[in-house]
Amino acid sequence: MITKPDPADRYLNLATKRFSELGFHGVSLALVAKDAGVTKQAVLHYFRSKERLYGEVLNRLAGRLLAEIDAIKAPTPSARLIAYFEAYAATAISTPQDARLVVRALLDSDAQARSWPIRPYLDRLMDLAMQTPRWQNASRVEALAGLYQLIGAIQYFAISAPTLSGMYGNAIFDDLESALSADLRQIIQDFAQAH
Amino acid sequence: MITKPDPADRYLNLATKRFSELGFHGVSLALVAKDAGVTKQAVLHYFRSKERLYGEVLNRLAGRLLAEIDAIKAPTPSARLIAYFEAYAATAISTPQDARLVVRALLDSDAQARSWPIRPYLDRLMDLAMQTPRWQNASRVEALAGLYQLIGAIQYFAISAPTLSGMYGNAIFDDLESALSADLRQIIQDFAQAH
DNA sequence: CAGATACCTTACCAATCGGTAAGTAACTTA
DNA sequence: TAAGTTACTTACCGATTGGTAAGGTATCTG
Repeated sequence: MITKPDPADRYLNLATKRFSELGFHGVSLALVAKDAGVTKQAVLHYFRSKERLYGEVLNRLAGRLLAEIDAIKAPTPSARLIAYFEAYAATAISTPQDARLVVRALLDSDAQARSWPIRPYLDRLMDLAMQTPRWQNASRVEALAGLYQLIGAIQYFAISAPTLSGMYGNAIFDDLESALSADLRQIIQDFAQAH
Repeated sequence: MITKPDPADRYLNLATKRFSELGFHGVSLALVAKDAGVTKQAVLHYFRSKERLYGEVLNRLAGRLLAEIDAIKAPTPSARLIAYFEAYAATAISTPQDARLVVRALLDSDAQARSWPIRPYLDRLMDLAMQTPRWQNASRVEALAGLYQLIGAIQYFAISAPTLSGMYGNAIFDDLESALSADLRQIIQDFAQAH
């Protein structure tokens, strides 16, 4: 049985794709509506303004980020961190939609005072890190600093992929991607395990 | 003697600030003009379109990035890389305008097919890296992968600063910044020196 | 002093922006 | 079958968008 597709959900997914590509200011309600094959009033019917639509996109993003952590099953916190980050790096690089959305939200954060939905995600990862032998005697701030290097390196490469492949060509880009992926695996190991 | 301030230059600086804050789509010609205390036609007089204005902003950015590398004087390529990246990390975190501009340009790169002006910068850094004992027997792609982790970690933290200080408060943010700066110094050392 | 150049303004334009109001067609439920 | 409810559409709005055209004024140059 095919579950009836919720129109609001469909618009939200299309809006997520567009906001990721073009940013808040680059997307118009008419564009999202055109993607959906409806008028913009159909979209406004569910989300009363563009701001609310974007807010809901970010809320869903926050939910996905948390869910991706919780989906990882591994015996120890270290193993969970390693498994999570390896999965995260792979998906961020191959399908950078969410990574782009996160970075765009970071860039636009001080423009409008939006309630920032990435905090639970960072806090969850910090909790996990604090349970590992490597970090349990360190401060949360030190763990966050370590986390941030890792996330930063992954996200930055993820959002750079189109530029890099355009600049250097697909062949070189593929080599770069595998070289960087190998490096990232090493950094992830270093982060999650005692040294 | 005070050199006569070039109006075009002044508009360009104001536009750079705004594009960094709000992105291409978030900035209107009227806003830049308002910042300068003129009408938008004054701005259009020098840059015939918003696209060209933004293009010139990116060109200047590319020039600054290169100039900052060349401004570093140190006896060896390793020392130059270390000195450059330490200076770069400090300025990117304290005054993230250019970092934000780079990241915004990366995000928007596939939307419009713009000639990408960061390539000379990356190539220059790669040339420098290849002259160090650490990388001289490695491939350029491997060096680029290493570079990209470093740049990514720095830039990502730089653009996150407002969000992080807003989320965790200034006191914790200051601790985070010093912890991360210390980590970055270590990563920079590891990148530029044999291990 | 005549003319050119630099620098900017007013006036205007079609297109698009986010958003309101009102109505319609189809389906669901009492 | 009457009354909602769902999921839209058409019509419209004032404001803003990037951009064109034409002109004005001050300064510099021959």
